[in-house]
Amino acid sequence: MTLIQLRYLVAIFDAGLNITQAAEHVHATQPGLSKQLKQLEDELGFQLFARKGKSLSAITPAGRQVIERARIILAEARNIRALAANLRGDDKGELTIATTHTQARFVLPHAIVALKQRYPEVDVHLKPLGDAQIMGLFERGQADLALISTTGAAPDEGLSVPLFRWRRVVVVPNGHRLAALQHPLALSDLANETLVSYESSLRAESSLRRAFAAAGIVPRFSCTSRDADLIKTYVRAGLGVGVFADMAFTAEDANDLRLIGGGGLFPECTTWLVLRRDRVLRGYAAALAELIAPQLDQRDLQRALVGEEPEHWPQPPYWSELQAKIAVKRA
Amino acid sequence: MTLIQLRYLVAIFDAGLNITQAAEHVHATQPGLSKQLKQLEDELGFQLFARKGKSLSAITPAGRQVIERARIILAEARNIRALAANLRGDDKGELTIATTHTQARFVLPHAIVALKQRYPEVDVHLKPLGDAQIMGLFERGQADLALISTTGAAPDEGLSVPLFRWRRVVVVPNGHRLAALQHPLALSDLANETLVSYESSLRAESSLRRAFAAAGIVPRFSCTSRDADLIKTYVRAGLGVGVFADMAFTAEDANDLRLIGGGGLFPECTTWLVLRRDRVLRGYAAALAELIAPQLDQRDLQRALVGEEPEHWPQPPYWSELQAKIAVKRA
DNA sequence: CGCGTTTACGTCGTTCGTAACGATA
DNA sequence: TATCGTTACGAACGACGTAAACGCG
Repeated sequence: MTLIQLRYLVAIFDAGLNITQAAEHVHATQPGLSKQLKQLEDELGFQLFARKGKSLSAITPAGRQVIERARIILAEARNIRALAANLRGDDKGELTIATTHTQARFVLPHAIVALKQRYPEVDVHLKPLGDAQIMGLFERGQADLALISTTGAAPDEGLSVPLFRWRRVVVVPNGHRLAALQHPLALSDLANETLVSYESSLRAESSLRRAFAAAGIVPRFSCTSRDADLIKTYVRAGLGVGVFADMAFTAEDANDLRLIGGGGLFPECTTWLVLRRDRVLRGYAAALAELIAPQLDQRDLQRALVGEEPEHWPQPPYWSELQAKIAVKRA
Repeated sequence: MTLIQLRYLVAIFDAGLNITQAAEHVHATQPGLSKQLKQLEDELGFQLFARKGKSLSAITPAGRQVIERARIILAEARNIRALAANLRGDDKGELTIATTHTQARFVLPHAIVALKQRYPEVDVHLKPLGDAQIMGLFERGQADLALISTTGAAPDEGLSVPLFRWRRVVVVPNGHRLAALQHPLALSDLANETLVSYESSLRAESSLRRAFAAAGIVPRFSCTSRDADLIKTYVRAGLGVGVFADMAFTAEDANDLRLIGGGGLFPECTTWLVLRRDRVLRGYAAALAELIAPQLDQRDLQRALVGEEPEHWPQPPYWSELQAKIAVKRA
């Protein structure tokens, strides 16, 4: 049994039992994989895959167990290499981030630009997804880190670090009758409006719905999306009152959209950086965290990952405060 | 990086940085290890060990981290091999059991004899230790399974399976004045006696001490030991009243020792089989569990380990019941 | 006949053990 | 001088890629 054999094994499995395709993934030849697989099976003394004629038709139950273990082994081998790369200051690598559209579009850009400036050799892969899918991807180990927002407690998978807090804004097109409201906006003002908001607001447990429910209102959504840009577009098109993250309301939006409230209407949200405890954090990944939320210290992050730190994080600042600081820094 | 390199690395570390000694452990030559270590360091790009002249003087912090990961990798590699050995019905291997003296001396013998009969090629290593050391050894991965007793809940490390329940007995030499007691033994009868019992009874949290404390008695121990045989010896020598596990009171002991009580005086104990969730259980290990406690099913054990089972175990029988069943079976 | 796997074979790199050398206490 | 680690070298092994054969739809 060698690391190479295990690597080939999972490659074959992940390629859907197509050895030729797997060979491309691992930059090797097809007969090479074929032979190594056979050798591994010979050594273990049983079939990892069921054969139908010459081609692989299915994985055996035992094979599945071996692959599970092999994944752990390969992950730890990667960890050792990552450890080494960090130590020798190797600034080359990849960074896969699972997050929501809003974070990817309005929070991450400046941080990633700064990251690429400092680490030109790092390739960043963004995976904008729905909330549930983010953690799914993350748990399957297909992302190095996740950025996710909650109203209350931290996500229960992995190590969660609070980055910043934010609030929802309520937005209408210029000229909308709510734009001329004389008193501060209340939830009751929205009782008869149709709303345009995030897809996640449709879920009964969403904090938005619960806030409305507490006020005795059942909100109507004329249009929902994961994409804050789309939400703004449909607000402009007159489909209703927009409710979305304050990060997504830009200076340009102020030209034709009117921010009519948000402050205390809905519970505040926290955006968390979620890391896998079983994965070594590359230096540039820690740097990204610091670029997003400068109150964090890379070394605290690394220490928390190995469990040396009490893992207690201070209440994070509001996004607007971070935004201001970053603007100052840039000037 | 290869599995061999990682194996050599931890071997060197475990041999106290003595490469020659490590080479013997892994059945290889010293120059071989030396070279592989160098190659690994070259590939990773940093020193795993600090050198003083030519010899290794200390492990670097980075080296320590690598070794941690390497241990995981090697453990999983072993798991894969164990999986394979189980599947192909390979009945050769080792079994290291961390347990108390009482279990090793009075509970395990018949089970291990039966095991060796069924699996002659399995080498059993018993590690009789104190309670705290048992779990220490187990957590360090130096034992395949632990047998440990508690009065209440299961140990919190690993997967615990209740094997049987037992009670303490109170024993005096023939002719002792307590042997002639007219009424059933009460704790108060022991108030002015010196006791001979387990070392663990000295701890303030021990269930024995707490039972005495509840009766307003502070017990005096004239002699303590982990070894029930020693306890009996000193009871015979007249050092005091013996209190120990009923498993340790044999038919032969009844010749010169008098069992004067125990039934309800002290809380009952449960003996647990503790398994590591991250370790594949060899077939013969599961068989041993079944030999000790026939109410268990090997397959339930295996399933519980992979987390498929609700992991709820029935209240185990008393040791005396098991003992009786086994006697019947043997006849 | 295309697709995918296996078998055959030659090359190259690597591991391993033996033996000699070097450093240290 | 004894102990321990490194270097040198030759033999054996193993991995890899190319090319050809085989099975299946």
